[in-house]
Amino acid sequence: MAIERYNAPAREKHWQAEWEKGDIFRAGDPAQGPKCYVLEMFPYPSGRIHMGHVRNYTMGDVFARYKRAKGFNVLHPMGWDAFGMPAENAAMERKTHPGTWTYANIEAMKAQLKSLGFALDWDREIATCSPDYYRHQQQLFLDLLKKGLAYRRSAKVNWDPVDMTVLANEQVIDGRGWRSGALVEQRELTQWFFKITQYSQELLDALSTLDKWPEKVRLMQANWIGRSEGMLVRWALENGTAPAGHEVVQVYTTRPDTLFGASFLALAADHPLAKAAAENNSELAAFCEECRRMGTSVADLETAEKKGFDTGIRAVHPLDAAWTLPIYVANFVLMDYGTGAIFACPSGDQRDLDFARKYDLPVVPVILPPGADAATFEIGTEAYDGDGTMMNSRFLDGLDTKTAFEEVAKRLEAAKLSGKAVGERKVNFRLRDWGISRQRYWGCPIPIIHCEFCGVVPVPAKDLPVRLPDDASFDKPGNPLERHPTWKHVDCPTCGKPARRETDTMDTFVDSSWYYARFTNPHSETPIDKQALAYWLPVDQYIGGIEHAILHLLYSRFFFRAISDAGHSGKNLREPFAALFTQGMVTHETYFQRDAEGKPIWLEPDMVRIDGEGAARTAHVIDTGEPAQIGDIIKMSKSKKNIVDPDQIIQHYGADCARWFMLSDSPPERDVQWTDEGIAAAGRFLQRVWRVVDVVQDLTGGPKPDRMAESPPPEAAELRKAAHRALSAVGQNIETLRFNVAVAQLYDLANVLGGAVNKSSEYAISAPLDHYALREPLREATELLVQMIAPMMPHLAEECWARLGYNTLLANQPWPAADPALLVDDEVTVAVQVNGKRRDELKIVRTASNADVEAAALKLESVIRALDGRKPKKVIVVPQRIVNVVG
RNA sequence: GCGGACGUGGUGGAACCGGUAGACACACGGGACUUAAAAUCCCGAGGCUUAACCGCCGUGAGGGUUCGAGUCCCUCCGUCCGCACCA
Repeated sequence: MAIERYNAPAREKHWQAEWEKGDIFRAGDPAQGPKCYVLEMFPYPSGRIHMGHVRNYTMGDVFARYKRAKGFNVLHPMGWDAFGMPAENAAMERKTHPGTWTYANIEAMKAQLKSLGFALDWDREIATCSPDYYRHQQQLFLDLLKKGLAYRRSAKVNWDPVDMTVLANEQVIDGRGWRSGALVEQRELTQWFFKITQYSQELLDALSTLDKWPEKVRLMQANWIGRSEGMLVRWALENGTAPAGHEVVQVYTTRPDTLFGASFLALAADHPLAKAAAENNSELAAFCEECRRMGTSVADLETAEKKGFDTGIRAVHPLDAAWTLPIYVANFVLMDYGTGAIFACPSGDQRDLDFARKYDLPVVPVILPPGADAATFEIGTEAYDGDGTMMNSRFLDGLDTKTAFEEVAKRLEAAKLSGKAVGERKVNFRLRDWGISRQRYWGCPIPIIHCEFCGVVPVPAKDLPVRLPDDASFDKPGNPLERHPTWKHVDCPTCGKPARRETDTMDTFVDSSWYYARFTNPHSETPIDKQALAYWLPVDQYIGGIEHAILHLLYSRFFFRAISDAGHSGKNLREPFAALFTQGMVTHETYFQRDAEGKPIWLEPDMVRIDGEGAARTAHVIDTGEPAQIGDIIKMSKSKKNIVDPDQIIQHYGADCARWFMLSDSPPERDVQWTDEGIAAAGRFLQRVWRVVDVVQDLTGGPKPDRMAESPPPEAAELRKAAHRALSAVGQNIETLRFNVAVAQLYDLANVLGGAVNKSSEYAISAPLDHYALREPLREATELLVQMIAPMMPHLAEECWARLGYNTLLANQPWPAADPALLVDDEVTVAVQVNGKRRDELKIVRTASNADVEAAALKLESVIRALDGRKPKKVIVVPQRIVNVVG
């Protein structure tokens, strides 16, 4: 009988409609048993999904479908990270409203996601740009404000004078705005901040509890938080050298043990003492100005030469009143870290050393590295910042670094300078408060009113949400909210006098810092439904890209704590994501030609024909026949044109095929390379499963035979074992997100099954009784295979399930249980080594004693030959694994 | 510069806790079916040597621990990623 090819695109629509009809992916009520919250990082609605989305959401979907089959009440929601710059850019370019553009994109992408057959609870869909969402965010902001976790202060920002907007650091390229190309300025603006630093220690400490997070992410966060233990040291300024009113300068140091190696102090250009000194010194003022301008370009910073300017002020050494040191303003000292002032020990710090050499300042070695000779040790061009033995340090000489630290700390804590201790121990963090103000339209309005008389007034809860005006104009750069004719004018809620609205909107990372909590009940009238949250949180498996390792994930960890402390959680829970998985990217080979100037012109994969293999591969442009170059295999990106459109793949091969390929071959945390061969192989497998199911149905669907074989053929037992082993292994591998291994095991089972099907067809003619004896195992293995592929290729699995005669949805079937009796063999194969080298293998009953195994091994001809007449000295037997004869 | 990860056939990768390296897939070669092709099915395959068996070599390089190392330790090389004047 001729079998029709499985028509994936047509049947997939059918099954999607069936699932929808049954509403089967709606998350159950909290009463319904053990829960499992599966979440993938929600997408920005750019307009079309890309292969990265397909991979990310397929992984989550497999996990969610599997957990559902295992009996969990699964929450698997989807939403849209819908605020942000691209919508405003689109508005500028296409003269559409950001909202119109965004919602059209959402509709298009939603249709794409549906065409992939994801088991999502669409009833919980969230778009962060919807007033239904952002009004709650405004409420949360006000609650944080009340708690003192949100505040306003003046801060330096990257300002693009052409676009008239603040730029994030990553939007400043070589000191210029990424869009306008204008030289970016540092501007002092009053900005809103969240007090993430209040949680520095907790965020750091709690990392150790996140044992289901990748070590890499935890390490990156720990480095980002950047805890250091040191001292604040107060230095007296020498009389007559300092500007009036300045008597002390405070520095932060992690190495008070090196105080006797100090040769100068250095201030940031923005340090108050530097500013004061610059008032009467125009050269110094000019130098400070130069330092300020430098701040923006990352590339400049890397290569910038260490520069300084002597203020003429001198500081008194805290351990020797007779010793004074010069104070410089230096371009490498940051106002944002520590106190904006340092003492420099050139022998122990490379920057200080470079600086000292340039300005001819003393370099005194104070730490002798282990093994070095004190008589000859000197500092050349490299500072020594390791531990060792103190030298040239008076009362510290001979102590080790740590003891010296303690000794100095003790003395400085006891010493007094104008009534206060000279030194105090201080833990410092690199993490800074989170600036959330953005001078943009398409974001969540900050619900604040500025009143000339009452100051900063929160918008009363009853007036929320503060809605974005629909009639803003996007024809000019700058903040549309700021120049809107009426929106910002509002009466003060306290005194009723004319006042103005805050025109800044929130950073979009605020939106994504709590969406996972909102998903637990997105229809709640309060920002968070405490009961729903208590049941569903934490997220049991969170999946997303490594690029969010710090920002999004750290902000979320902070924000969840902050809103919990503001009374929104009601559950003793600090971490929102119990398990995190970071998936790799989808890559593709690139192709290009060079233009007259040698710049690459990228070519779409479809435009190129590849011939040959290995190093001899060549590429040609199909239309013109011109030769082209084969470039690197890199992340799919529009600019390199190495993209493959999921829609086209779905139309051609079907969603299941795309899903299967995205799970195959590469470990999920690593990059996967898209190849035409790979997707074709997935397509072949899909058809093969369909054919096998079809044949098995024909072979086994008929009436029961009246006679069976007395002893079934060997294929029967082998097939049963293979099926149950796969069942056990595939379940575990899905559980641990090792999808590529699960896929390989399913291929394996399909191979065994295919062999058995062929045998059965043969027996049907030559040995009918054997044919009948294979019927039950064939059917069992086939059904198990179909059930196991269901999380990965859910449409095909439904189709097969129906073909096998069932009229129920496979998506509603429980995950089958493996028969433990079939997971162990009666007979095992044991490798036989002689002197650690494999020489043979031995089939023996599983329960054989070590002595039996040893005896059997020593009888093997291969062993006797390898021993070459020597007597075995020792025999090591690892039961059921290996026997090693040492001789 | 600092921190981290990784290095296995022609390719992607597998190998539980130190116990048969190369599962599975791609690419390749051979065969069956076909007038032919596609599709499908079967078979082969790490390298060297061999007619074949045998044998030798083999997880980036070198050394070590062990009866036994892809796996553990040390040194080096290479690739990738993160952070980067953090005092």
